[in-house]
Amino acid sequence: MPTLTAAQRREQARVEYDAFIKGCPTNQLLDRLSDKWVSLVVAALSNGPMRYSDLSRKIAGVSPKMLTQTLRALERDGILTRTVTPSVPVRVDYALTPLGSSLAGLLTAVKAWAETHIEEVHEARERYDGTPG
Amino acid sequence: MPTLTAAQRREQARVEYDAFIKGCPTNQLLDRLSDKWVSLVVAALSNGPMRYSDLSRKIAGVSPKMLTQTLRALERDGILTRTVTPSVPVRVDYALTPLGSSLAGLLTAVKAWAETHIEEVHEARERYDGTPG
DNA sequence: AAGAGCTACTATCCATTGGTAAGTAGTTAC
DNA sequence: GTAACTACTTACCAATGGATAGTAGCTCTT
Repeated sequence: MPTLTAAQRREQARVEYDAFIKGCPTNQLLDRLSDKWVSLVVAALSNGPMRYSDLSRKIAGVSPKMLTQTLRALERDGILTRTVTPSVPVRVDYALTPLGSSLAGLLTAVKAWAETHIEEVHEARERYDGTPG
Repeated sequence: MPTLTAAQRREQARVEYDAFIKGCPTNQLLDRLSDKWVSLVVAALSNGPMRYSDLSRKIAGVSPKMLTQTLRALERDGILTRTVTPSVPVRVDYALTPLGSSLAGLLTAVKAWAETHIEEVHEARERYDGTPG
């Protein structure tokens, strides 16, 4: 019988770990999450499960190597599930786990921020590049 | 006299751009934001301005090269400001702009997610690695 | 029945990136 | 005079990431 609820244990974990510290496991996890392909894969799956070929079409520019690598890493981390249907040809579906869904909201927010504020960033770059010195 | 408010223009921008598409400027911006050092620098500055040496102490493990590189890129993108005080020795302060502050909430949320859910990720990894085949 | 095409990858090569470590400049404290 | 503080810059090398090509098993076309 646990003395703490799951929520309490998570809160305690957040206090004990500090992603600012090198070597802290959360530092490595943040590194994993801070990846363009991770953001795009998780954002793509937030609307529902997708097949490998669907993902490679949706995420324009991802190579099969990086897509597989990203999917395997996220599967290992419990963020998504990989389901093989032995039809002909074989069919592989990827879907977010509840853990993955809790992350998806955050990563899609970052993606949406980029899409919303890109013009402001462009203006800032022009100001910066135009400044002599 | 603009026919659209700033908020309307931002919303339109979000619809016109799609970070899933390679070559789209937002795809490159997402790549920039999806960086461990960017997350940590922006999270560190979300509590107020910091000096270069403060940041390098707070963000354990960052090399001067990567810290300067990250700070310069974020300054160019209008996410933070760099203020030199010609004291002796010289003092350089970094602070988030309003644009940077709007991003900070999102990136600190991702950092907090990593700190909160690290144990679940570890358990998932053990399950995955323990599974034969 | 020969060849193209579909699926989901795997493998190889090379340019770019990122990390490590050392160097720089200007001043001050000991 | 030399060690220390500030905020960097530079050089080097290993690792990562991206482009491209190959694989396996089956089906559909001609």
